[in-house]
Amino acid sequence: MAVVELFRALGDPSRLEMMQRLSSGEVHTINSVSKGLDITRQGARKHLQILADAHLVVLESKGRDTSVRLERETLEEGRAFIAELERRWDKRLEALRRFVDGE
Amino acid sequence: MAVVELFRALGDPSRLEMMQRLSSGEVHTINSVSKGLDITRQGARKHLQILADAHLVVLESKGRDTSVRLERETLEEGRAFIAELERRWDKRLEALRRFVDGE
DNA sequence: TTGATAGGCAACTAAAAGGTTGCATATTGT
DNA sequence: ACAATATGCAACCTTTTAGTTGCCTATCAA
Repeated sequence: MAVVELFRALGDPSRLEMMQRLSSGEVHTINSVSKGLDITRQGARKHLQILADAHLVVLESKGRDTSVRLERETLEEGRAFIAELERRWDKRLEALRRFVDGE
Repeated sequence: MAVVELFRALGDPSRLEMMQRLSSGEVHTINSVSKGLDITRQGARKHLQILADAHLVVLESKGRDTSVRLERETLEEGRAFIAELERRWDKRLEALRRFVDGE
């Protein structure tokens, strides 16, 4: 299930911070998205690869540097998955309520 | 940031399966939510603890067995976090579009 | 009361994750 | 041309995670 990888990718402070940076602010490169994260450039690069493997970001090489772009559709998938869990839960509670209230 | 733990907890196939089971179907116990997961009971129990630590489920001891209940509010937090990322991204794109179109 | 059921706790192992260092390469600005 | 910048790749280390086995306790039902 691809959504597992998506959630796993989001489940790390450095990567979540990167996602927040990417969502707003300027156009980002590997460098700009990695600065000040309290880990080395190579460490940050690994995190970016994990985000890319989960299709949460897209890396695009442009001359000397590589741009990093957030992939909105994948976020959407994650959000939809959670929404579906909530929807089913609500339905389940509703059914229970009807049962308790007497058919 | 608590949302990191939440995503991390969701980022595992066994745990995600458990969440799906919990969202629908009957009332669940540790046993019922753990059966047929291709791991031992103790393995499943560890996963449940991780979900509980992330406040995604609540464990409640009742006599011989322990009920497992999904915690909707935490799901909501995760969904809201993703929604906020998307919102910021959309705003960013909109600003870029206005700039390209000439102020 | 006794067997089956539901569960807890701890020690252990294998694999994955997070992070580092070292070194090499391409591109850009001066 | 040269230094600085932006990046890549690989080896390595340490900690965490996922999962196991073994054993013990409490509760329920016959």
